[in-house]
Amino acid sequence: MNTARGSSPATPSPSGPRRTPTAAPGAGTKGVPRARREAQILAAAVEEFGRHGHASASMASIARRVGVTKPLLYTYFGSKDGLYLACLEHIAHRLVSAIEGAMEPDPHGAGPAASRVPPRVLAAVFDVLEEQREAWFVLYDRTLKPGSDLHRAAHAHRAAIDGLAASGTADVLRGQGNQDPLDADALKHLWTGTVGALVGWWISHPEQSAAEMTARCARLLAAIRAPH
Amino acid sequence: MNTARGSSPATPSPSGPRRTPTAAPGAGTKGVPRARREAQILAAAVEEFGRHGHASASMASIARRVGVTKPLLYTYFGSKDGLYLACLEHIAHRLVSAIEGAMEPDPHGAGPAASRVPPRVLAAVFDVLEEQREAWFVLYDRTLKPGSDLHRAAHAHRAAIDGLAASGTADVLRGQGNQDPLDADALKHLWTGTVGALVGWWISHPEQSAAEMTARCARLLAAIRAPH
DNA sequence: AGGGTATGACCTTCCGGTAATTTACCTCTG
DNA sequence: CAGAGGTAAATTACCGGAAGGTCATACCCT
Repeated sequence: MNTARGSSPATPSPSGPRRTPTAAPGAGTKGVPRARREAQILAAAVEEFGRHGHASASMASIARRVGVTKPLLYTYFGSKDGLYLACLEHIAHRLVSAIEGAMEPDPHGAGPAASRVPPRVLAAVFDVLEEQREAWFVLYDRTLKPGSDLHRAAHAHRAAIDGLAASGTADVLRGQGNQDPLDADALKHLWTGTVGALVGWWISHPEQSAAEMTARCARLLAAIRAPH
Repeated sequence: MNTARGSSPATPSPSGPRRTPTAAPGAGTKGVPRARREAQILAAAVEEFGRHGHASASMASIARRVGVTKPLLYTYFGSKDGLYLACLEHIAHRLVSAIEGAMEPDPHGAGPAASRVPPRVLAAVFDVLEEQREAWFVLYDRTLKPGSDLHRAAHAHRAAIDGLAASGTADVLRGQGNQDPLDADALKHLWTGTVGALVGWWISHPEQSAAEMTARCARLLAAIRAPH
C-alpha cells in the first residue's frame, strides 16, 4: 500500500535486501514521521468510521489499511474514542469553514440571493468531501449510543453545521408566515438529511466528480421547486 | 437475572390454573406460544437493529429485551442474519403495501394529482412506522458490508420501495424535459433519503404523532416549493 | 410418554488495549 | 571520524471481555 518513505533528507539506501541477522522481519524500519503517519491514520479512520459506523469499525482494520499495526494507533491517538474524536474534529472543522465561506462570500453588498444559497453550500460540501466522501457519515453517525460521550461530541460538532443550516432554512419559513419553532427544527434536519442523501448517492457513483454533483444537484433542486 | 424457573415477565396468567383451553389451534403448551414469541422477538429485533445497525446490535441484548435467553432466538430464527432477514421482510412488506396503497388509491379516473402524491406517501409511511419508527433504518442500514448476502438482501427489498419512488419522481423530471437517467436515479435516492431524514427527526421527537408529522411535512414541502 | 417451550453452561473468535522489545537515525562527545 | 547514548518509530506477544453460536437438559402441558 504505502511504499512511500523517504521522510528525511537522508533516505535509507534502497539498494539491497539488507536484513539484520536474527531480527524480526522489518520491525521498526519504516521511519515515517509522526505527522505524516497521523495524517495517514486519520484518513483511513475517517473512511472506516464513515463506512461502518463507530461501533462496527475496527482498530486492526484501520491499522491494516495504513500498513502498520495496532499499537501505533494507540501511541498516537490513545484509544479508539480518541481516534474517533480526532476524525470528528478534522472533518467538522473543514466542513464548517467551507459552508461558512459559501454562505457569506460577498462582504460588500447584501449576501447572495436566498435561492442561490443551497447550491453554493452543496458545492462547498462536495468540494471538501471529494476525496473522502464517507467523512460526512462520521459526523452523522446514527449508531452512536445516546448518552455516551461520543454521542455528545458528535452532536456538538454537528451543532455548528446545523446552526448554519438553521440560519438558511429559517428564512424560507419566515417568508411563509410560519413561525413554528418545531417546523424550523424539522426543516433544518431535513436539509442536513438531504445533504447526507446526496452524499450517499455520490458514494455509490464514484466516477462522478464534485463539479458534476454540484451541477446535477442544481438541476434537481430546480426541478423540485418548479410547478408540475 | 432469572435464576430460577420464574414465569416470564409478560406471562398473562399468574392467577391460578387459568389456561386457555383449546383456544388456539395447537395451543396448550406451557410457555408463550411460538407465534407470539416470534412476534415479540421480531419487534425487539427491529428496534435494536434499527437503532444500532446490524453489526452493532447484539443477540443477547435483543433476548434480554424480550425477557428470554439467546438460545431461543437461535431455535426460532437460526442465526443473527436469519433474524435480520426476518425483520427485513416484515418491515419491507408492510411499507411496500402501504406506499402502493397511497400511490394508486383511485382506480377509476386518473391517479391523484402528482403534487399530492408525496404527502400521501409520507402519511402512509408514518402510519406504518408509528409504533416502530426505527424500523425504517433496518431497511436503510448504511453499515451493511457491501458484497455481503445481507447487503444484497436489504438492497433487494429496498428496490421495491425505490421502484415506487422512481415512478413518482420520474414524472417530475420528465415535466422539465430532463431525461438524464442518472438525474432520475439521484432524485429517487434523494426522495428516500428525505423520508429517512424525516423519520430520523420524528425519532428524536417521540411525542409527535403520525398525524402531526403528516401535517408538518405537508407544510414543509409546500414551503420548499414556494418561491422565495 | 411425548412434544413444544425454554435455559445454563460452554466454546471459539474477535476486539480494544497494554507491555516489552527491536530497529534506525541523530547527536554529542573524545 | 568513531563510537556511545538518546530518541523516535514500530513491532510481536499477550490479556480480559464480549459476542455469535451450540449442546444437553429442565419444565410443563396434553
